[in-house]
Amino acid sequence: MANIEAVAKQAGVSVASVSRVINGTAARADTEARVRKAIAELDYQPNSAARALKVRQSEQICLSFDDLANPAYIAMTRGVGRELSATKYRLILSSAFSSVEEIVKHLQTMGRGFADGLIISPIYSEERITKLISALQMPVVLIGTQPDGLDVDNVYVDSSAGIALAIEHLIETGRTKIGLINGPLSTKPGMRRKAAFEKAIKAAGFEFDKASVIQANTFSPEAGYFAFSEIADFSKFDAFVCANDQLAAGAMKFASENGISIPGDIAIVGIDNTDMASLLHPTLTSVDLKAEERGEIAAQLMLDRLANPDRASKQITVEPKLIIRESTAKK
Amino acid sequence: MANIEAVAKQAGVSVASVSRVINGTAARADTEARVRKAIAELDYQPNSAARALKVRQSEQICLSFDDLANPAYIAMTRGVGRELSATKYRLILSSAFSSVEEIVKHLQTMGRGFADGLIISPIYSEERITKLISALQMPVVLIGTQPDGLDVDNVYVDSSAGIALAIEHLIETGRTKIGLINGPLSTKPGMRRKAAFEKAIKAAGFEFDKASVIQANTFSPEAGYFAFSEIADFSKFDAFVCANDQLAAGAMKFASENGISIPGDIAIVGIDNTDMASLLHPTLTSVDLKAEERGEIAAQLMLDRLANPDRASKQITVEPKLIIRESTAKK
DNA sequence: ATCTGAACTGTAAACGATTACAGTTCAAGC
DNA sequence: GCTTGAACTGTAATCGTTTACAGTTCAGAT
Repeated sequence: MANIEAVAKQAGVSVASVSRVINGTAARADTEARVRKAIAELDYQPNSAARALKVRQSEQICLSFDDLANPAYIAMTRGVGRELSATKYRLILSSAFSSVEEIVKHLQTMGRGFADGLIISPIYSEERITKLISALQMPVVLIGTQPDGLDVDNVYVDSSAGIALAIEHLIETGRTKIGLINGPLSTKPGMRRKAAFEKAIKAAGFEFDKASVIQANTFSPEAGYFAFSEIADFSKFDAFVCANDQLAAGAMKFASENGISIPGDIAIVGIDNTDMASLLHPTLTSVDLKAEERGEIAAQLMLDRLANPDRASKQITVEPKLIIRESTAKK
Repeated sequence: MANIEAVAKQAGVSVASVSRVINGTAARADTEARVRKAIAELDYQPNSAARALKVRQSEQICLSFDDLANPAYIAMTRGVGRELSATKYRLILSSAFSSVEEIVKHLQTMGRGFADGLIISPIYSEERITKLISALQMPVVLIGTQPDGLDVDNVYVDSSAGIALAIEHLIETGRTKIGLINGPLSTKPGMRRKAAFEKAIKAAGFEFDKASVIQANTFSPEAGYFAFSEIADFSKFDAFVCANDQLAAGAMKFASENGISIPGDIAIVGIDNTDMASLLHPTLTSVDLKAEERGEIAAQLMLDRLANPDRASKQITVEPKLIIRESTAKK
């Protein structure tokens, strides 16, 4: 496979000239023509490893999250990918398939300089990960809450405010016995959603009952289905907030199979406003946490940081929005 | 940032010894200990660009497909990612956001040696892409049909057979007026599905009517919804095969909004058997084209090829499977 | 103590680009 | 035709590894 020297020889110029033509630096018209001709003749492609070594840039940005099965992260990936596709940067995906060990491993390899930056959206709040991030010798953009002691660019959505929106809406539409189908407490979103739920319930002047929180052990539809199937007495509830749309979809499936009417008996609110929300029957009211937009913003922050390494870190907040659909219609 | 020379100095050995310790080649116990200590003290991480340059391997595999919004490709990505996560290879995602130009651009950059292999699942059958693939100076695994004149590893699913399964099932359950909601004819899946549909209809002894094929202009739920909304007279049909689950979901949404009973009036079969199939109401009968499995196999083929560059190319075929659910229950 | 071959180690040459610096060319103005 | 400065070009050093090759160490056999 041809290298820059072969091209230089073929064109009768120096390697420096070839490099300059490739990189668009000044070159006389006939020099450029000869180089281009030689490149075409030899089917030359610059070696990116050599370039990366010399210029100390890989032109790769790594996106890391935990769950490739969760549509919210897919939307996020879409946002990042779209933003990056117009640039010279390539997107590396590092999805960790849910084990903290793997995440840590990925973060460690990260130090090896194969990426110019890391966009990370961790769901586990392990201290180890935080430490690794701060030890990372490259720009990091965090999608999620900034942990104590870390000062990096981040894009944040106040999911607590989103849950408050959901609960206010449920109360406005006449619901009084509201439950939460929560995701695993071992995850950050799981912990925050529970706390937010309790707070919002109290803020609305209701009494908070521990029994109203039902823990699912994953964020999947199956877990939502199972959670609903474990409810002994549905008369204790007239509405549920679900920690994401997938849990909501599973719960709705159980309801439809068991003659529980939605929204007649129970109103349901999902979180994430994923594509499926408008396809379910009834269509699902959901809190849009703007995953795709957060991905876009994260990519922009990263590009900006890369162009301007010394600027102060930025925190950008995205507002959640409640999208009202059929699943919360008045009884 | 520390390099191998700094480590060598700190440990009082040569750079060769450091390299050997890192790469697990023979080293005396005390040499190894000193090197490991120095690495820890200096927080040294080998530079992957330099390594890639020297060993002519990037340890990256690129996955390229057209549509990051299509759950089938996400499933495929999951398959590839899972298979790769246990190896030294990283996954680069090159989703082209639907323009042929971008795909070509991506394929061209591909030549630059930043990836050791390319797994590609193109939906456009442009000759240009075929040419580029064959010009590519790296292993390629194709997920899809092998075009004429190309001889690469590929994993193939006979979607025509899948459509035949769907139509046989519909006929068995008493449907006689079957239509197709097809995806864009500019795509390979769109073309093949139309042809397969016609063939299967004729094979079943029915007459093929051009008007029974309704073209959607994307593979999205919106397009499925729109396609159904354009049907003037639903009495001409008692079943539809949809070119993917998303189109089916959109069609079902229209049906539910307009008092068309599924499966009472119309039976629906989707394709891809994505996660949503069992969450829709009614649950959606769908032809499983095993996207995740194809992704896994593609990754295995790639790893195998990388380990064994000179072996003959392999074609692996995956069998489609019809998953029967409520949307095709007998009237 | 010496020999021998195995096991280890160090030196230095790559890999393929970029770029500082010095040298060359060239057009314009006299 | 000469001068001058701008515009271009070439030489060679450099990025951080790996690895062939030659040299050294070492344990065991004599």
